[in-house]
Amino acid sequence: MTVIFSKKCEYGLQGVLYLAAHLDEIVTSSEDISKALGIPKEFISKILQSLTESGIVESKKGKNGGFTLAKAPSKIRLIDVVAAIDGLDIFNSCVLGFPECSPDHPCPVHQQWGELRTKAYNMLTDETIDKFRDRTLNKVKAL
Amino acid sequence: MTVIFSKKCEYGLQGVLYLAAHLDEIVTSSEDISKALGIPKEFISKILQSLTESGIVESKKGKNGGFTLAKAPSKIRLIDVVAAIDGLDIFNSCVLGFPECSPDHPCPVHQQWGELRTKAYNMLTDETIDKFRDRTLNKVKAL
DNA sequence: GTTTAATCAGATAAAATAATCTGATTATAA
DNA sequence: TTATAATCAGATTATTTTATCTGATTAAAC
Repeated sequence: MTVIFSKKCEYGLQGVLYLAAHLDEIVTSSEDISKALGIPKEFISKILQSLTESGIVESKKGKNGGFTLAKAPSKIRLIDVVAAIDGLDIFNSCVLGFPECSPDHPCPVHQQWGELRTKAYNMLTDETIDKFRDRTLNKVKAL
Repeated sequence: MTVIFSKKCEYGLQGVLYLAAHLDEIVTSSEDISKALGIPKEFISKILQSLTESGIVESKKGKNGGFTLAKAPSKIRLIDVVAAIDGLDIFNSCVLGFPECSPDHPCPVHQQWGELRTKAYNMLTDETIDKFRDRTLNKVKAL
């Protein structure tokens, strides 16, 4: 049971945060990430591969290969990862599942949910992931 | 793609809101609900059956049978339906999927998400479904 | 060059969720 | 009492999501 993101997206976010907190290494192998975060190796590898296509992550093949960020962490926001994996539909869909939920045809909780949705969006958009470095390191250490 | 609730839960919420808005009829058949909301008949039927066990909905068998609310709509909150179908895990789980996310071991967005989560919970808890009658009727009319 | 250790790519498997089907039961109404 | 129309219950199917496997490719290190 996930909260709002798919497992893929959760793992993707964790992985990218992990990479951002380990930029001192040239690349990080999927095995290392897998062990540190408790995510199946092939799965996190596959997810990071797809983020490579999105231009968020970069991979280096061959021995001592692995993943790293494709751009400065100050250029990456959590919403970029969400957009690349789950897409942004959840920010345009009705929380009760009604079709065509809009100000013209609002669902019973349209107004209240709209405010929450905006705040959630802002939370994922406001800060870039370089700001999360310390908090990520602390969390990963405790896993 | 759902926002935060499962399809089952979305349909359950829609169904219960629909019943609350049609209390004038003795019972409402799953066929009527299915047509009004565009939900497969057997599926909404099955979901309302499970809500019967939870004590939120009541069913009447046989010809002219159907479903109605098991108690006054002023005694039913949206959160009751969510709790019965999806459970309340999403209000205790880490939005990034980290295990044991807590004030002691917070994930990078623990604080910000915590506030949103509380507001979402309150939104589902504050009002009882009798308050949604007009808004539901308006929405259903437009479907 | 050869070996080794990694990603890559695509197929496959497993699990969870969503949806449908079927037969039994129930209760109304003629 | 019989026909009808509905729910009920459980099995089955379909779809989506999550996870794993396998073989090919790549590049470093010896």
